[in-house]
Amino acid sequence: MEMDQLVALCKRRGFLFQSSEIYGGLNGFWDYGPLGVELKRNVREAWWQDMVVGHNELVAEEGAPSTYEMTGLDCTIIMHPQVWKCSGHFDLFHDYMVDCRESKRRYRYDQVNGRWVEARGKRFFVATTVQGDEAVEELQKRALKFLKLRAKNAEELVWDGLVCCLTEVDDFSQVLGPDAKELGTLTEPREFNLMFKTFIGALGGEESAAFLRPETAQGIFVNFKNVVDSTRVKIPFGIGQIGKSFRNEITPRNFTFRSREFEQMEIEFFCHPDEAPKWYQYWRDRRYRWYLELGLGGKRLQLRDHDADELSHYSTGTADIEYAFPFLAEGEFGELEGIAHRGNFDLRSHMEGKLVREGDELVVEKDENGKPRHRGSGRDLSYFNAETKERFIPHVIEPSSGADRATLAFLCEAYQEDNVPDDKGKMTKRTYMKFHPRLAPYKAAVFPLVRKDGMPEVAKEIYGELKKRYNVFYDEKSAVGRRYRRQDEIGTPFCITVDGQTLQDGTVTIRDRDTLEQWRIKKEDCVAEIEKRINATE
RNA sequence: GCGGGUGUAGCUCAAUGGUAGAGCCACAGCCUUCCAAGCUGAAGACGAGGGUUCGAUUCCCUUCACCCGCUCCA
Repeated sequence: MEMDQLVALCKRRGFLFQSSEIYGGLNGFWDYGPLGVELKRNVREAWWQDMVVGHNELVAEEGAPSTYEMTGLDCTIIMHPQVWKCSGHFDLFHDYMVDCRESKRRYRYDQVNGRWVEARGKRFFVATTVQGDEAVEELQKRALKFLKLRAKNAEELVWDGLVCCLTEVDDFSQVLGPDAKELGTLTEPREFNLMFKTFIGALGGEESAAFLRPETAQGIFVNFKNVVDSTRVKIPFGIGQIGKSFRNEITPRNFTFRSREFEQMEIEFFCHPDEAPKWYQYWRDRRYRWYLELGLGGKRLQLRDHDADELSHYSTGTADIEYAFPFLAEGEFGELEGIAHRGNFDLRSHMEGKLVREGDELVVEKDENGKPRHRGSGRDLSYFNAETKERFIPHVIEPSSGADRATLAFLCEAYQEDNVPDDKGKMTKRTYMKFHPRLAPYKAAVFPLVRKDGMPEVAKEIYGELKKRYNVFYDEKSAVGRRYRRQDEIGTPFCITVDGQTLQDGTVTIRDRDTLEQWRIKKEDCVAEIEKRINATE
């Protein structure tokens, strides 16, 4: 499937529109149309049902180390600015970038390394993006090439100091950029703040600056004590939250995959430090299974453990659930969800202040005066187990999922084409969306075969009964074949048709979207039949 | 942010320095007894702003959006 076919279908049928389209659109923002809003709501509700309210804390789930409790939370998008200072987002999301005027490339200021060198009467800083041991070799190669020297002249190079970061260099006029042939082509570092900034109150001074949350997780951490104190939950337990987050991405791309405003479905799962590895395994497998159960099967879905060098400074284990989106190159996958073992980093950060790694330890980052760079709340966020009399800071497993990415993956996976015969027996192309019935915007459509002989009246009656419980669609316009096709294209799994026989024996036909099979049921059994089919596991 | 490409109706495509034509879809009506049938009718577009010109959808500039590559991706 080509991506633009799906994009066209999404627009044509009302799944997704570009934000502010009549004004030319806005890069990185998307609106869900009448069908899209139902699809995304169903994704969200399936998650909330399966992870939070539907979880039975009295029974140990398959693969789980023990029973556990789940609860929900809905936090604000704007939070105290200190939250983002302690979480690390404030510093981390202040990326400084330098551009090269010659090569037109852009580099992260803190990821360019280099070394001062002197030879043939010139002194300059040769830079590279190559990291680690290979950097020394690369720098020598680049310095020789710049001076038009051969490898055998390497001893002419007089190195001054060790390999260091470009951030240590004040004047760029004698810097040889990583891809440049001349000195001084790099621009001054410029700030790219990935958090959306706003101001609280009518006066817009720097004092009142605040940020739109770049993730929902922090709302859970800062409410950890509130939840423990108000709900009698005992560790192990998880807190789920669904909500919008905002990141000022430099390059939004690929339909809704990288948007600047997006929705997350996150769980922060709190457990005893000794149990954390087992819970990490559990959540990793549990979350992968969730996508499989909703139809993201086969070779396009994968569970991938991060390599050691991919891990964040606070994580001892992270796995991504990834989907082979059609806009990616062959063999590439895009992230749907990350499951991270975060240790006690988050709760400690909000107790003690922003942490940095020092060897194997996480310690409070200090400023030039030896004071904490960003002070924590000072609140005690430890947990006391009354049974074992043990006090500890819980460890956290975080399954963090993108609602829009999941919705997009379900859309991609659902898109199908096949050939079916028309009324004259000629084969014609059919496009249909093979959504799992739980996710389909409409669960069923109800038709009278023709608009006469009392068929519409019976069909409307059935529609009314179904409508009490499900989003269903009524249609009596044009030929029935066309109505079936229209429902196929928006992924309605079942079509119920009232025909001549209905008027005699009270049965209706029910048609399956995927197989085109039809069978008859009693008209009063429609609700039960749809109920059964939605919840059937394939 | 850089380089390249694209922008005409919901979709696919046309024509033109003198203000746009069709097919499909969707809409209304007729007809229709199970997989996009037929007939009739009505509706619908030059991404935005500026310039040149008597006149711009067409030429020029700017801008916005989308696609591809680079860069980035907590």
